[in-house]
Amino acid sequence: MNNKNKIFIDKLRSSGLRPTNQRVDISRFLFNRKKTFHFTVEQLKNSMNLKRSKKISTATFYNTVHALKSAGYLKEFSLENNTSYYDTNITSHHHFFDNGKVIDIKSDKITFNKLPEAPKGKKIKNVEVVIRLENNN
Amino acid sequence: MNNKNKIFIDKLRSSGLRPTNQRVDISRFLFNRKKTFHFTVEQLKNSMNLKRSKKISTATFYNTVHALKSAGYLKEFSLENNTSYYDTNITSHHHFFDNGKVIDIKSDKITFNKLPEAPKGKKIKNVEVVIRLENNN
DNA sequence: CACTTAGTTTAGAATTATTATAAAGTAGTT
DNA sequence: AACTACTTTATAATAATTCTAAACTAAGTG
Repeated sequence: MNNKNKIFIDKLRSSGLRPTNQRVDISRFLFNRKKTFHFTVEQLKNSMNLKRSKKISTATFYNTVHALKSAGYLKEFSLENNTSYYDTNITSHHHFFDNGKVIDIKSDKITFNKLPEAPKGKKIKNVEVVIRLENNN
Repeated sequence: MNNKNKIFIDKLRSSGLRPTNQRVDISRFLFNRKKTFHFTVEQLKNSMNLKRSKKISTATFYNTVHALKSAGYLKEFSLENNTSYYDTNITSHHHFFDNGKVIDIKSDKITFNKLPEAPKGKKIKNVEVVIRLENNN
């Protein structure tokens, strides 16, 4: 079972974090899934703590998520509600936004004909497309 | 001068707002310019109130900006710092993000080869591209 | 033009997301 | 087993935004 957790522990260690129980639980919760996971820290905290007798503190959620994000294991993005969202899919990809709901779009589903040059002295770090949806009436 | 303010007053009226002095001043400040203006409510408040003896309250800035945005005279967008930014350029366009700085990209500078279909029951409202920049080293 | 009313402004309180703090606890080395 | 640096936690602090209620004003009415 230590073996089973190795992958989650490794992510923590390479993010500069000691693999404490709380952190390993968070890492497992985030990365032990087949499908991409989109979440806010508040949502993560609620869904994990709901099932636990010993709750993990808010600060630990924030710290852990930040470190994982800085190490590149999570991707941050923002909607128009002043809350940070995180995505376990760190490969370059795009999003549908539908009333606060987020759906991944695989990178190869969007290709460009024309892209602008970066201003002098700068280079392009990444290109992200957001497709906003509305209901068919 | 009432005539001169007509355009700013009309934007307020068609946003469902009575053209009070405060609101007309805000509307003029926002729209009486040649170039696109990007701002947060806090920035708007500071730059306008700096020059005034009679300050406009925070709530009035928020109310006015919201109404103008809902009426479609302002466009809202978010960076990764949990603050709402607004853009007086409401035409479909894209952005460079460079360390918190925002630069407009004209719509025709980006064209697509391929775009995904909207999920069933949905249609595409708009497509926005963000190109993140970093320094050349 | 005075009157009335619904909409507005404002200061300040409340809320939400997030970050900081400092005391008590624990991982990992010696 | 002991030590030390890193963690956890509850709580306070901060920042952006929204709410509230009392004082104020635009604009329609007679």
